[in-house]
Amino acid sequence: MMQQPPPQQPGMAPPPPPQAAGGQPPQWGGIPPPMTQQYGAPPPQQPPAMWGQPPPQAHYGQAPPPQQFYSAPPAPAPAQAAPTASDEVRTLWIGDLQYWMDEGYIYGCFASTGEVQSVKLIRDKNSGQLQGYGFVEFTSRAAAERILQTYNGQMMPNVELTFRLNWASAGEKRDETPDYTIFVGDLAADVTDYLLQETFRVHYPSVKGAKVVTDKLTMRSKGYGFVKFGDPTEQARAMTEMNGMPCSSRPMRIGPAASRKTTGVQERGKRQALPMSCRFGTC
DNA sequence: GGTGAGCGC
Repeated sequence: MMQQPPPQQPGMAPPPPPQAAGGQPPQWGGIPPPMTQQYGAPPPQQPPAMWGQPPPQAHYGQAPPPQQFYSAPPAPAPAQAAPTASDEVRTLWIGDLQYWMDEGYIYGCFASTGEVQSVKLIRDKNSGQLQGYGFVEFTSRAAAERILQTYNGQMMPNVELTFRLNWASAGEKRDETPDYTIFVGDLAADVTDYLLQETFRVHYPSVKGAKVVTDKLTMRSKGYGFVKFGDPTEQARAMTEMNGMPCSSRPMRIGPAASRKTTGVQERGKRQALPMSCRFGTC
C-alpha cells in the first residue's frame, strides 16, 4: 500500500505530514492523489484567508513593492523559537511558484508550523513581477530540515502544484541519494505526475517519483516528463521494457534523460554518467 | 513537440 497525503482543505495550510519519517522522505515524487484537473485554472473559488489570491489582473504597474519580509506574526505558538546559533543555516529555497503567490501566501503555507522566520520572494526590480522563487527562513535549522522533508513534493494549498523546496545554496547544498532518471516523451495531455509515477512504480519499486513537464503559465503538459529511479538497474530495464508501453491513451517513448542544465544542486561529487553501452539497456 | 528547476532584481 502506499501512503498518500490526505486531501486538502481549502483555506488551510497543507497537512503537516507525520513526523519526518526516520527513513527517506519523498524528494520530488511524493505525488499527491489524483484530483480533478484544472489546467490553466488558478485556485478554486475560495482563496485562503486573505492571502495570495490569484489576481484577475495583477496591478503591477509601477511602484514595485519593495522587498518584503514577513516577520512571523504571533500567530501559532512559537514552538521552541529559541534563536540558535546565528550562523546556522536555516533558509530554504522555494521555487516553481506561480506569479500570484506572494509572501503572504507562502507564509500561510507554513504558518501552521509556527517556525517561519521570514519569507522573501524575488521580484523583478523594474516590473515588480514575482520571479517564481524565493527564500523562506525558519527559526532553526532543525525546523527548516523538518519542513524540507515533510513539505517538499506535497501539494500546495489551493492549487495543483507541489512544493519545490531545497536548501538555499548559499548555505549548503544537500541532495542525498543519487537518482537515475529517464526521459519519457509522447505523453498524452492528461497524464499527471501521479499517473506517470504509478505506471512505472508497479513494475519498478525503486521509482522515486515522476514529473510531467508543464508550461508554468498555462499549466498545460508539454507532453513529456521524467521518472526517477533509485536503482540504476531498474532504470536501465525500464528504458527498454517500458518503451512503447501505454500511459493513459498513448504509447510512451523513453530515452535517457539529459541532465538538467543547472550544475548547482546536484549530487556533490559524482554524477550519473551513463556509459554509452548502457544507454539503451544493453548492459 | 520534447530534456525539468532555481539562489537573494
